Amino acid sequence: MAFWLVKSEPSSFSIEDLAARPQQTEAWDGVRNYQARNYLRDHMKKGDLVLFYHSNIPIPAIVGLCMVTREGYPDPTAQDPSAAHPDPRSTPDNPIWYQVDLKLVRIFSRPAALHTLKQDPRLEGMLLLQKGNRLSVMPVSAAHFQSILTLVQ
DNA sequence: GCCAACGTTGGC
DNA sequence: GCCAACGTTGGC
Repeated sequence: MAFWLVKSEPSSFSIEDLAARPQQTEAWDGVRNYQARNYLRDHMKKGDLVLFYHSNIPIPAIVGLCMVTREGYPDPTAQDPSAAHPDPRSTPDNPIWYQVDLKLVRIFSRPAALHTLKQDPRLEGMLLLQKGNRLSVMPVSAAHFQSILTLVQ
């Protein structure tokens, strides 16, 4: 099993929004970065655990946990002109962008704030903490994942 | 709102 | 293939 982290701006989609979805499940669409796409398409497997991160707010934080319930499949919003990030190059025969389905596992009662993560020596080298990292989907090592779990409970 | 960091685009 | 210009991300 592998571990991941996804970022979302709560103003567009928060973990509370995920909790309110049918089956508490959401298609993780709209990703338009090739490296993140490759993770979604090729590497995220059913049952993998995914940390949910709120970005672009006063206290950015890891706020919950979800699980991959469907592996990579073409992102239909790429072909939707009214969607946030349409890409006319992507076609049903030759899709460029992919999504997975994420199901909520739980919302952390004690979220792990970014400034807390930065102070934890166990999390040294974590991708999320690297300067200038803008990936919205990224792998998390098992050790880092376990350390983060100790912070949120 | 600012701005550093980064990815993408497109002229050459 | 280089690289300047541009748009976006996201912490602060």
